[in-house]
Amino acid sequence: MATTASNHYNLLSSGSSIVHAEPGGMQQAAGYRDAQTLVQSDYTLQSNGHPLSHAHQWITALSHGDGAPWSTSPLGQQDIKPTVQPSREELHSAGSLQHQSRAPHLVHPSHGNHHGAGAWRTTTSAHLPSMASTNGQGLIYSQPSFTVNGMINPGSGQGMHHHGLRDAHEDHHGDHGHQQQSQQQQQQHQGHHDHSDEDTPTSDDLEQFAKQFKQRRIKLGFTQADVGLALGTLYGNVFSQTTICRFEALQLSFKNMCKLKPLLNKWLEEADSSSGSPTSIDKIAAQGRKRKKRTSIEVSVKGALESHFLKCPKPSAQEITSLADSLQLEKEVVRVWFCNRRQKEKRMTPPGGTIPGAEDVYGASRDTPPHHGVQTPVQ
DNA sequence: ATGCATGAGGT
DNA sequence: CCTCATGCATA
Repeated sequence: MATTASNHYNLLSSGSSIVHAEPGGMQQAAGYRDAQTLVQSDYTLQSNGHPLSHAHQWITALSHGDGAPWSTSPLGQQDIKPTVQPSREELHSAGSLQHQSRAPHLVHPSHGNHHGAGAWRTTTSAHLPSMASTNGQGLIYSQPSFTVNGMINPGSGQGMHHHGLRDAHEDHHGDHGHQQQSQQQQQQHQGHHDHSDEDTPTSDDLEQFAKQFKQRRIKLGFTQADVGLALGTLYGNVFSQTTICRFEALQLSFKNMCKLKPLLNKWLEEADSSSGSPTSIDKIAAQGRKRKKRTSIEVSVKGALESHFLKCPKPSAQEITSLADSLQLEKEVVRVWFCNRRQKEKRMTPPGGTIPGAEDVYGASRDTPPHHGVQTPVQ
């Protein structure tokens, strides 16, 4: 049985042991505020309105018949941040909302049916498995040494250069629905650009960028969490370690990747030009939101869910109910599980060796680190 | 690094 | 209720 047999949302049990001290003292568990004090949910601090509506993204099918073979990762370190940044509170109200680059809006999946198409980069991009040598493009400025601790703020904190956003496509809803080539099209109509940002990047671009980003980030001594915070102070959009991590691992949807790339790219410029992080931390205040304790689903139960998922990725409410009943789980848990499962299918990162340097067929021994052209401490 | 969760927005 | 973007809490 899971740890949470009952579906009670813990209201004030925040004082438990959920807070684990972080080496850098960064992510702290947000104390749950009393519901009585502020009943309102100020949770939506960083509202990011998605302008897009029916921009269906690249379809993806991948009905693998297995569990989740791709999720295996050999590394599992905690992030140790070398930087002990002082917390400067700066009230930078991110009142200005920035546009968000729209997705390439590619193909529209043929309604619920099986998309037989394929992964995101299918054929066209035949990149060589040059994993070790990264890519010839962006050089890595190797910073010999930098005091990560006493970060100095070169004054470029937040008043520095800030270019406007270039991309401003229109969401064209309405005329979608006949495209079928999916992202392959975007790769074709380019052919004359090699800048990092601007335009909708190709899947390959994203892949390369993500890789490079990670490398440089590490070389600069920043953790994923650092970057997330920096983006917040720099542009008003805070992101968590999770998101940065997923970006690097290409575990976001294509559209999402496109949206984040420009931001991260800017951060890179900043970071590498000043090699110091003036980033002031500013976490969104503790959101008084009782979050349901994470339900741990037993492996056996997961297996059952997997099976059902293979049979029917989108069970009806009724089915979910009965399934939940038979598995002795809350209906909501099951529903969410399916939602998350579907999302997983849509993410980039082809399961298995499609990505360069990951042609792993190590049947059982996956202890061969497929990457690290530069011995990455992999935070 | 990832599993489960929340919420906005769209049907 | 779904999809999608995101993140807390955890393994």
